[in-house]
Order: sequence, then C-alpha cells, then structure tokens
Amino acid sequence: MGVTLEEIARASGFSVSTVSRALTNPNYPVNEVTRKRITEVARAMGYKPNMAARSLRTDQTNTIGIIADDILSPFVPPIIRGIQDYLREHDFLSLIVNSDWDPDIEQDAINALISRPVDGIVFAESSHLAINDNLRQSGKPYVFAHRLFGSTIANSVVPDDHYGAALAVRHLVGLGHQRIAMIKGREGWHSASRRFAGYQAELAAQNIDFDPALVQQGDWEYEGGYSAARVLFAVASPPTAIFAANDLMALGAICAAQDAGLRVPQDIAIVGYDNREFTRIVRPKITTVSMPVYEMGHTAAKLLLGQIRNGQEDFEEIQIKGRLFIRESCGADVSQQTVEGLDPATTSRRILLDRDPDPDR
Amino acid sequence: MGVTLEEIARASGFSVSTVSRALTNPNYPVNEVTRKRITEVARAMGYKPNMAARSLRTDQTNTIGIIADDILSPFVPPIIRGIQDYLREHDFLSLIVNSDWDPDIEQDAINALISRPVDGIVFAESSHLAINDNLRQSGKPYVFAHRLFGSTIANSVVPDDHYGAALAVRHLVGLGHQRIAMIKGREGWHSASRRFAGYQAELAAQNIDFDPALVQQGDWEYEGGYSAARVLFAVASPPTAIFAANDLMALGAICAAQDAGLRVPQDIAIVGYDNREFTRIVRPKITTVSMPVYEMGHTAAKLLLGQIRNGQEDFEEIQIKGRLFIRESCGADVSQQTVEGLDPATTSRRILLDRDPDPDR
DNA sequence: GTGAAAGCGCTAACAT
DNA sequence: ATGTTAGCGCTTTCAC
Repeated sequence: MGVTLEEIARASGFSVSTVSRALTNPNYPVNEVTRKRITEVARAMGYKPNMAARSLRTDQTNTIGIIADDILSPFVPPIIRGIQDYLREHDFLSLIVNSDWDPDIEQDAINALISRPVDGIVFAESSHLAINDNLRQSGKPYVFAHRLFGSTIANSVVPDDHYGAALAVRHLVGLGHQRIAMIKGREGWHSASRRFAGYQAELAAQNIDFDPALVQQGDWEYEGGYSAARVLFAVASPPTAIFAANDLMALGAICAAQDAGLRVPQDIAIVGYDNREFTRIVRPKITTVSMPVYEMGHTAAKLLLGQIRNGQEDFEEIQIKGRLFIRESCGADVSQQTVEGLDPATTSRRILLDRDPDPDR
Repeated sequence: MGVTLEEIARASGFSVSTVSRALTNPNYPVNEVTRKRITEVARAMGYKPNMAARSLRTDQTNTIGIIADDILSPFVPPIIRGIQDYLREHDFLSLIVNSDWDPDIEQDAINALISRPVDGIVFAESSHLAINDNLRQSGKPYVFAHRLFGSTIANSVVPDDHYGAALAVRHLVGLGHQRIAMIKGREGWHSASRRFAGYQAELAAQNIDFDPALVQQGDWEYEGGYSAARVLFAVASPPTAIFAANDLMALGAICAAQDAGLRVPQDIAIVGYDNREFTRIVRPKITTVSMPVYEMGHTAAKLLLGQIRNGQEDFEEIQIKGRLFIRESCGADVSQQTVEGLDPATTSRRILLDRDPDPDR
C-alpha cells in the first residue's frame, strides 16, 4: 500500500537512484528522455514519496512546529494563518500544539516536537518559555511571534505598540480634537505602557499639552472602559475624544457615553486598539488600530525558514507596525480610508483580514 | 546531533533491541534492573526517539492531518481544539492545512498529507471534497467534522440543528411567549431548513398554531435580520418573541427593535443561534444556541483514531446537540441557567468555551 | 548519464 | 531475558 521508488524502477527499467534523481532533483543531469519516462511512470502508478524515509535520510522534515498558548485566543488563528501562508510557498507543513499557559505542557510540547518531526519551532503568543534546555541542545531554531512575556529576547517578532498608539492619536488630532483622553491598559503590562508612551509622544509631536486629568487607568475589560469613561465625562474640562488602549475598553466607553446621553461620534469620538472582530459588528463600528497578527506570523515564518536554511543566527527583536482601520466611532469620512503603515507586500491578505466576518452556515 | 539507540546501547552495555524494548515497549518482559538502568542512561544522555525512523519502520506516524477551509473562520479554531484535546490524550499530533474553499488547494493538501506524514485526516468545515481518488486509494481513514456541503455522507459529524432550534423555541415558550416569529437562514442552506423544521416541530409540540405571517426570510447577515424584524413589527398581530436562525441576524433584529423604540427583552424577546463570540459582548448579551463545535471536533477525533486502530469501518452521520446559553436578550433569569443538552463528559471544557473572551495583551 | 551499494535509526522476527 | 539480524524507502557517495 504505497508505491515505492523500487517499483517504479522495475516498471520503468531504470535503477532506483536514477528514478530518485529524476523525480526529486531537478538540477541533476538526467537524460531528458529518461526523466520524462520516469515521471510518466511515477504519475501513472500514483507515486507519493514516503516522507518518513526521506526525513530519516536527509534529517529534515519540511515541517515546523507551532506552539500556541491556546488556539482559541483571538489573536492566535491569524498568527497561524500568517505562518502557514508563508510555509505553503515553501512546501512546509505545520504541526500545531497548545500549551494552555502551562509550563509543563509547554515542555511536553517542546519534547514531542523535538523528537524530530520538525525542523524548527515558532512560539505563537507564548506567555513564557519553559526551561529550554532540551530545546537549546536540540539545535533546532525557534522564533517567537507575538511573545507575551515581558522581557525583550532575541528571535522575536512583536507589535509596535508605540507606533500604533501614535497612529490613533494622530487620527484624532487630524479630526480636529485637542482634548484627547486615554484609558490605559492594565498596569504592569508591557503593551499597556508602550501604548501610553505612544499616546504621550504623539501629543508632544502635535504640540498638545499633556493633561494628567485626561488619563484614566483601565483593566483591558469592558467594565474598566465603562467606568473610566464615566470619570472622564465628569472632568472639569472634558475630552472631546478618547483613545482606549484596547477595543473592549473602547466598547465600554461607547456604552458609557450612550448611557450618559452622548452620541458617538458626534458628541465624543472614541478609538480602540486591536481590531478585534466585534469592532466591525457593534454599532457604531469602532475605529481601531490593528494588531499586525497576520504579519507577525508571516514574518516569524520567514525568519524561521531562513534559520533552518542557513543555520542559527539570532536576530534582534523585530517590531511590526499595525495600521488604522477607520470606521464609525470617530466621525471620520470612511471613504477616505488611510492606509498608513501599510506594507504593500502583504496588502491583499490584509484586505482579506479586514473583510466582513464569514457568514455562518 | 541526536542521541541514538545504538549510543545508549554502547553506554549501557546492552544491545540495541533490548534498549528499544526497555524504552518503548512497557509490556515486553525486560528485567527490571535492566530496564531501570537503560531508562536512566537514556535520560542522562537526553535521548529523544527519531520519529522518522520509527515511522518508516512501523508505517504509522502518530500524526493526523486536519484540512480546514480556513483557520480564520469563526468555527474552525474550536473544532480544531476539540480534535487536539482528544489527540493529546493519545499522544497524537496534528498537521493543519487550509484549503481556502479551493478544490485544487484541497487536492494539494490531501496529496501532501497522504505522502505519509499522517495516519488519517479530518476535514474541518470542509465545503466540498476534492475528487478523492488519491485519498481513497491511500487507504487512510478520514472523517468530516461539521461538513458544509449538503449531501449526507458517511463518516461525518454534524450539528443537530433541528434539536437546537427546538431548544430555542422551547425556551421562549417557557417564558410565556405564544407568538414566536422566525427569521430564516439563507435559502438553500441545509442548516437553514433544519432550523426552520425544528422551529415548526417545537411549535407543534407545544400546541401553538404555526402562523406563516410570522416567518421572514433572512440571509444570515445583520442586514437581513434588521429588515426582516422591521417587517415583523408591522404585522397585524405582531410577535412577542423572535427566533433568528443565527446570531448576526439576531443582532440585526435587536438593533431594528431598538430603532423602533422597542426595548429588548422587555418589549420583545430575541434569541439567536451559533453562540458566536460577540453574543457575549454586545448589549443586551444575546441568548443563543451553541454550535457544538468543540464537541464535533472531539468526536471526530475519537472516531478517526478508532478507525486508525481498527481499520476502516464507515459509520453513519453522527449528529451532535448544542445547548442553550441563556443571556439577556430574552428576559430569562440568567441565574437559573439551564443546561439542556449538556454532555457531562465535556462539561469542564464547555465551560471554558463559554468563558469571557480573553483580554488582549 | 546511469547503476550499485551503503546507511539514516528504528522495530520485530528469529535465535539463543 | 537478551542478542543478532534484516529491512522499512529513500538519498547519496562512489564507480563506471
């Protein structure tokens, strides 16, 4: 059950080695007639190479492993998709495992993957790295896509949150806003402080004085956004726009505004961050900055395959820029959609990612 | 780079075969002392079995392939998770490939997977099956999880839409509603007609006369739900509750109600279908029937591994029941959450699936 | 340009 | 209970 090179050799009248060369090594000098004949026979017999045998011989599997904390996390599927689209162009396959934020499971996953079915590993949204002795000594290259644990580390691809926050603020300023509030992310989170820094930097760049009264601590959740917004509405000289550090808090702020009798965006503009699916579904649709998840995955895959080809050569942390998706919550004219931060290379896919969610079946 | 059995044999003073048996065959009679010694040496040397070699020898890879139309479709990740959780208990890994609704790509994927790195295949949300000659003759077992193409086919695990629709209607009746409208799914879809049939059946079971005036054609989309609801509000004797065939249309109906000055759920109850993520995020949170995606994946994996173990033995289509998630859009007391249709076996995971979405980082 | 032969690491008869 | 041996299907020297 499974045609082998030997059978093809017998059927075609050539030796196994010639058959192998004809079929898998386009550069090897094989008589054109021979090659054609062999290819023909192979096709007719339905030959499918036995990858196990090939891997055993060549010590490479054309497969990489992806270890994700949880494939159910909102950002993980697009990261994986980004990885896979790159892999497909290079005839690689991906083995995917969840670690469930558990170092032990992650260690298991690493061990399972090291046992050779893979040539390298990408950690997608990993919140930590299990003691990687095994990994290191395996000599297999690995890369982080959207590394979640705080410290900067080589071989990782992360979002440029500073840039993204500035993008959001700049949009608001462009719309005429001067009193722009911010609802921050949960304290202690790397992305929370980066987004806040980006907010401050852009205010400065626009010559707008920073007003501490316009900054509220949030918690990444709907509730935090809601209550932070209520506080902001009560400030002596209230903001005309709010930048929420994520979409969930932006939604909370929108609902708070509505409950307070304010119209969004007419009375107050609100911009979110992350480009979560629901920002296209709620009313008003939320203007937001995307997490460049697809691109991070794509880039991580590119770097990993590079390492697999050329051997380990650590690279510095790479930051990927998101872009602004103009929708309804800021009052901007949607038709003149800006594409700041858009990398033409992945445009088509990006548009795909911004498409309306699939109807369900 | 990679410790082999032979090295362990040398280091421990035993033969390769004894080492192999000690390490991988717990049932084989090996002297306890010997086994302990070998295990010890192997651990110390950091032995990791070479899967390629093992696969070549045993002709099984302990890996299955998953072909999904698109890992970005809302239902695909939970299906995959269901599969993977089952696989993990049995030390299987999964190779995942997208087919992008393209028969050619699907065929490529099948071919790639047939080339032996997998022992079987599950098609997750596949909208069609590429001419599966290759697949058939490979002799590898395969299973469909949430098959999307219409015709009933062996070896598939599908949702019980008829049951789910009845569940929704029964809930509404239990809340005292008698005039229950339905917004149907797009014409021609299998799930659309099944859900409509379930609606009718449950009305009959509850001795409520079916009123054609209360049925509106929808399109699976927000817009269709919105306009269908507007029509329903204008009926001579309007409904007090609406069952929308999916969550998107339910949301459209909710917004239509709000725009018409009706409060949800006080003036009109609305129930959706699918348990999409946004039903937990919008206001009011939408009561809905879940697509048993996780369970379908889990079941599909179980069936596939069974086939791998015992050889091909086709089974009939298997229907999995979803359950009702009571939230805010029907006015029911959320605290007395019903768990109809709940299979205790997967309860914990189900609860996990119903948890609030992950905060982003 | 083609063929013979060795060997990747492992498992499973078959001996003992 | 342990050792010897063959061989899974492929790639790759090394010959010719």
